[in-house]
Amino acid sequence: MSRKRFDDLDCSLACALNEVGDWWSLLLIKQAMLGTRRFVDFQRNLGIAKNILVDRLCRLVESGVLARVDAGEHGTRYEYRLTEKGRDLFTVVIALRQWNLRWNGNRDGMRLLDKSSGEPISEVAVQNSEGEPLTIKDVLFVDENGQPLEQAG
Amino acid sequence: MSRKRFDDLDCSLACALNEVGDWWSLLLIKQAMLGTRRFVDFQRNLGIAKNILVDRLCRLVESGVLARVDAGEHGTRYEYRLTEKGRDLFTVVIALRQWNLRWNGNRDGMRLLDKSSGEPISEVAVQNSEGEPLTIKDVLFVDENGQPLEQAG
DNA sequence: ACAAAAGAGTTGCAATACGAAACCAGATAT
DNA sequence: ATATCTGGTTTCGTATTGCAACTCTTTTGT
Repeated sequence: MSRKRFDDLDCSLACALNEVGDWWSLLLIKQAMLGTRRFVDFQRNLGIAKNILVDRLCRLVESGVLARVDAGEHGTRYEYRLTEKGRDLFTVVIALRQWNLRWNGNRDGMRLLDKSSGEPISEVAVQNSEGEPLTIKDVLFVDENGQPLEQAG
Repeated sequence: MSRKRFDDLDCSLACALNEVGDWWSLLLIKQAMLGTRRFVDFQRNLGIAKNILVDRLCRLVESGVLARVDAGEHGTRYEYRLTEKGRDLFTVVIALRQWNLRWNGNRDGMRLLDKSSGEPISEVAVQNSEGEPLTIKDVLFVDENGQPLEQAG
């Protein structure tokens, strides 16, 4: 039976996962962020099967994360480029990456630097309006009326 | 053939996705962050099939994101609680959620407030050491020797 | 005390998704 | 003209998913 979809779950996280929550999508996006644009290069860099790659690229184009642009004059070369929506996943990709670095150590040797200062970027964190980091214990989940969310279970 | 695993990909993102990159894991974690602890409650709140739920909970316990603790004195009731590692996924969950809010609008009416000030939390972002937000264009990817990463394609 | 329900899983089955490799058509290179 | 590259599509066998039914132990209701 088909994978369960989350559109109807009325949950922002679920909707996000519907668009980029499968095994390959975020890797494709990260690869695109590193500069990969061509079908064959995605394939070579990630070792993904072609049929799956076609499917994922189409999905991501449909949801507006990637744009398929004609590259080359004869209509058989294309580039898949990140849109603004796709580039905006930067935070998510980096947050996941940093989480893995913290808990599982560094697998790739890659580091990220602030281009203008040359210094490492800082750790992504949830912050209050003053820029102080917040853990889950510091936040309150409320509904649209400002009522604290009581957990059904 | 089995789903392709990313352990060998030498990529932190890939490793992270190996642990929490499937359709259900992050939803389970978010639900746990909202306070759900019991098997039946995960099932009811998410509508996940029991066999899949068993599988996912086991995986997450194995990778140290959840801990299975005996609740009830007779050894047949359990609670699945976030570990420190699991709680540390807060940033990732919120980043994904905010991304979806920005691009697809608000589906649930939920809002997050700083418990101590009552104000909304700010948007998660990649920042430099001064706390200024960085987009992907502001950062440089370098290898362990500090050499800029040239993209193979 | 006894029956009924809940909690935490298992098991079996059908539908689907995935991965590998073969195949294909238009453009390019030799 | 022949071979190769690109961006796919097709086929086929395996893996994963979802659903429903079933278990076994503990709790709850009367």
